[in-house]
Amino acid sequence: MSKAPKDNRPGARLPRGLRDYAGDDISGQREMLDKLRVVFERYGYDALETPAIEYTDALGKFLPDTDRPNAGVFSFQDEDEQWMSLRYDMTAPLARHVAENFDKLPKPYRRYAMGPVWRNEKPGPGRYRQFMQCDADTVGTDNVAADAEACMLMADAMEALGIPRGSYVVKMNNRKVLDGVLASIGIDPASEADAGRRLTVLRAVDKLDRLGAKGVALLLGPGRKDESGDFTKGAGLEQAAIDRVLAFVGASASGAADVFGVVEGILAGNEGGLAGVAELRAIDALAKAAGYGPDRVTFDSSIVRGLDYYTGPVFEAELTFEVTGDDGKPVRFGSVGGGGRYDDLVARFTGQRVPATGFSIGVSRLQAALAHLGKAKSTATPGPVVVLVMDKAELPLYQKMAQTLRDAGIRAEMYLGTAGMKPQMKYADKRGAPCVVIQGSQERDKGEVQIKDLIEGAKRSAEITDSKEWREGRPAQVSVPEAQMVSTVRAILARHKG
RNA sequence: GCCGCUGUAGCUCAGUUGGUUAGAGCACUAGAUUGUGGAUCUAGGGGUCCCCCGUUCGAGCCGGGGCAGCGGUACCA
Repeated sequence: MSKAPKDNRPGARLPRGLRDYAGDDISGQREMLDKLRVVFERYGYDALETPAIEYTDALGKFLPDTDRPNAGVFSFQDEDEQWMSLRYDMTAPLARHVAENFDKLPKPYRRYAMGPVWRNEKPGPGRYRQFMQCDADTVGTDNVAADAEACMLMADAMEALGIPRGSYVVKMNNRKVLDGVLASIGIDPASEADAGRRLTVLRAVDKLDRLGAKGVALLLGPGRKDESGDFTKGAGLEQAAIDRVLAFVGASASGAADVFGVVEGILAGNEGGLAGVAELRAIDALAKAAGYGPDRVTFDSSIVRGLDYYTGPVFEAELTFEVTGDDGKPVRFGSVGGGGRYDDLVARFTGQRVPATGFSIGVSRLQAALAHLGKAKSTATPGPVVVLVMDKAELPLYQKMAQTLRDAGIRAEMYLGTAGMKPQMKYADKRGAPCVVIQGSQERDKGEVQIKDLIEGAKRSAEITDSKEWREGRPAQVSVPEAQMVSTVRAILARHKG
């Protein structure tokens, strides 16, 4: 909807891909973050907050061979012409923080971070240009126990959010294994010349869940045409090479008893690849020893992750349940978090190799999934008790009533507008007020207040069709002495709780 | 970025082969009801028919070009 602003007034519109948060969105997210925080801290991770803005070169996001920042990040120039960018993830700022404070930090250094990140990409359904991310990383060790712990922590995080065991699974793989497979079909992972093809193959494999084996085979070979008629160029592999890649990718789904053994067979003696399998075996053993069976943490040879910088184990948390969407079609939420080992990020700053591993949870996506699971119980803050202003000359009295309720720990406010009684009732209704306090001169003379239960009243309204009866019958309304205002309101609140 | 679809009231949408003053439902405001949120009835406000150019006596409708939105795809740190 592009409305040209009248005259020269600015259009009151949100930039595309961004959104305002209110009510349920906020309370739901706050609750999720609180639960995640508890799990992270229980594992021993320390909180770290870094600014939203970093120097673009610290994020490592300059376009190759130019002095312009990469597309995909929101960037601007400072007065001194230095490029700055909004962070697009939590990992790059972590690498900067570690490099900058290397001597002070305990090694291994373990921290979690939560906050918004920004990506300058085309927004889609459920995809925004600002979203909440939640990361936990361990920096300064190449011990696979850190990778195992990341997987276990992800599983615990899912359960802490109320996702039952069996409705999610953490899948792991290893870049070293993938590279071993690539080497066996003539793509050298270390070679500059093969880098493009390597990425194309990895990205093709990453799409297995969406496109299926046939689609991936096309992408590995000549290329693929999508529904809209758009053509995607393939990796141009030969049939034998495609079969080999697919054999590996399908290994864990084949149901073989010893999947690791099958993969070792495919790797045909490739040393790096076999080392990768050994790491996966170790992670598997650690997870099992801690009680995390394959229903929670499992090897999946089709997991790739689109990222270039991963150097070892990679993992992905997936929701396995299906839900019926508004349009009646089944909706799969799929990946809600992922991560892996990245051993070269800090070296960009210090030259010193600092191994690290960690993962990231997409909070917004999980929140949508939880809503469908019915777990996002509507915990929106209930509306305030509204004290109606019946007599403008008596504002101090009404203000005092609101304050009395507040002192009793009840969310309350005096109506601050200037309209009459009917609009005040409408206002209270719109605010979701559980009840209103009414005191006109008649009640005041008797030292009483009227308290109207709006929730109960709404129920009664279904049975009342006569307007006069509705207005004059004063349903769900009681008159009590002023001294009983607090206890009466409390009783109404208690009645509607839960 | 590429491909496709769609742009009419705040929202969802009608709108005849091109023909007076562009409609409906919902929402909003007011009244019926001087101190009672709902329901009902009545009335009312609200439009650059996305923009520009063209064809025509005449364009919401036809043609061209833009822009925006949606969907797919690519990218996704």
